[in-house]
Amino acid sequence: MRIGEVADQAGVTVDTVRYYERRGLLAPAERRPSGYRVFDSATVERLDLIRRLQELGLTIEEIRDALRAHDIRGATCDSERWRIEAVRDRIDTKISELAALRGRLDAALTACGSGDCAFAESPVSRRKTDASPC
Amino acid sequence: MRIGEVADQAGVTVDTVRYYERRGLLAPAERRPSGYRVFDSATVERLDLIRRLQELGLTIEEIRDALRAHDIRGATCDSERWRIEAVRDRIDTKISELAALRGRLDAALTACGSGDCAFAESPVSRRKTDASPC
DNA sequence: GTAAACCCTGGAGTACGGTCCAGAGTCAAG
DNA sequence: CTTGACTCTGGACCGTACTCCAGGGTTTAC
Repeated sequence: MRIGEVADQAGVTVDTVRYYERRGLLAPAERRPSGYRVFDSATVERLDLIRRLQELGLTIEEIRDALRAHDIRGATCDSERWRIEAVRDRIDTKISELAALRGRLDAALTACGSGDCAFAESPVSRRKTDASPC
Repeated sequence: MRIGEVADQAGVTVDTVRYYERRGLLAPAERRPSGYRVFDSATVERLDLIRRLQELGLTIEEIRDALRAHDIRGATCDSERWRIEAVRDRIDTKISELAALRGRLDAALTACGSGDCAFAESPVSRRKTDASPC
């Protein structure tokens, strides 16, 4: 298979396949004498696996590390579980941050209703500057 | 005031002040004959306002637009409320996405416990390829 | 044999909000 | 008058995951 076919079957672009190779997610492909890369169907499955790990929120680098562990076969479910847990913790942190931001936005909207607009100058100076649109 | 002082008082770097000027959050500063920018204390307040709008999750571009509305004085609390609501909707969308991702991660961890590891090849091929670490 | 479709490389560009740099000029204190 | 701290500009750089490009060479079908 050439790069276009493997990309089509995996539902990615040829640029993405080359990018993954550069980033170490795919081993350097074999080449024809012309320089064309040659792939087999295992690469399609590997691209599928990459996609699934991406959908779990792993970064390219994390996927690369996970795939390396996968390739060298020391990996078991227990030994790799922490990778998923690390992503989960990161997501939890991000959700907490966004929830806090969400709370601030609600507070701002409430304040807006009571004339204490977010677009006003700072509370202390507002009285004297009179620069607020509210 | 020169740029260093205004930056210090607002708690940002001089680079940031120049960046905001370039992006249109601050009007082009007046200059001394030497080319040095000259600011007054209103700029410190404006930088404070920018910081508060950033803490509400507005992008630089949104802040620029909000400040323009603020500057030309057509702006009222009611007329600007939608800007905050737009940010809130964006945050809500992002939270939903992350919550869905969180669900997938939990499912992956559960599956991991029952031998259906995320690092396995695709379900269909897993049986024959035997490439899973699990 | 020729045209279309494919592939190669290296490098630049995208969005975001700055940060950092070189090389030059300016200002204030002693 | 010198020294050190400050400022100016234009442009490169950070991380992320690609995407796109020019300017070549290759393969395949007809």
